[in-house]
Amino acid sequence: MRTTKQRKLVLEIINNSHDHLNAEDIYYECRKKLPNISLGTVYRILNQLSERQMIKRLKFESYDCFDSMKRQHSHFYCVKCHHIYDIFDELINVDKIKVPGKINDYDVKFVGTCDVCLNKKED
Amino acid sequence: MRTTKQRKLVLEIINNSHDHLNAEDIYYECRKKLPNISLGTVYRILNQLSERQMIKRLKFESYDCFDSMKRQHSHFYCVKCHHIYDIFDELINVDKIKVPGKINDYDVKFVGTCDVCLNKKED
DNA sequence: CTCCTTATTAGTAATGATTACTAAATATAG
DNA sequence: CTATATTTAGTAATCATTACTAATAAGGAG
Repeated sequence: MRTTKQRKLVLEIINNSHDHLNAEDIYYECRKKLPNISLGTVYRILNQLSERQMIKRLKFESYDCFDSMKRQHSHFYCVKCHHIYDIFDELINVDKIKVPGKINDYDVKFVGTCDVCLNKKED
Repeated sequence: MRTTKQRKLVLEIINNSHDHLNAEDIYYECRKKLPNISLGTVYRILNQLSERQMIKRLKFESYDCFDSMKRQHSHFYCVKCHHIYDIFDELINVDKIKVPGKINDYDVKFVGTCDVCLNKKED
């Protein structure tokens, strides 16, 4: 895998973001520094980086989001406001899980209604 | 929500299946009994049922799969053969998890290479 | 440093899963 | 049984993602 300015930029954007960016978000961020980068390039880089486990692909809505690999965490998705909250509690001891194979990665996702939206409803 | 033969059939198919069927799979199953059912109807019913938490929507590949609600379980996805294994160990005590809201549902997904594919590789 | 090979890119077209739309059909409350 | 609102089949449209191609650029060998 060659070091290109496009790939470095995509990785940098993901590693420096605390949000859950999708391909389009990352594309627009990229264009601030590389105005000619193409969306296809962003998609290809995202695929390469997640295959090599340099970033994490998340499936929440109709599109995929991407997270840095910095720290394992879970997610709580609010069905009302569609916000994704990071949950940093250690939930699973992966070494103890018995699966019929070798685990590369795992993902814990909670779905529900966040406190902000619950409070709105009670008005 | 009215009781229609289409909706009853979709729910029945999901509840009686041990696989992880996608919309197209369910559509073809449906057509065995209702040859005129349309794919759009299947999609609409799948959305209604999962919104009402009568079935569970799973996001693994480029398309969504659907599971019955019968028994909470996790999944192990093999990146080589794309098979989805059910994991029935209790991994998480949901009551103890602190999230900023009310949890309706959760999902634990492991990704890696299954034993079958690991053994193939070693030949 | 220069050349050469091969990966990568920008731009665009194509794909595939899902949703939107509409007139006709059907469930169910009264 | 009748009226009304929901649901349906069939089709067109949408949206995220992938495929394709000629041009560009990374980086190893000389």
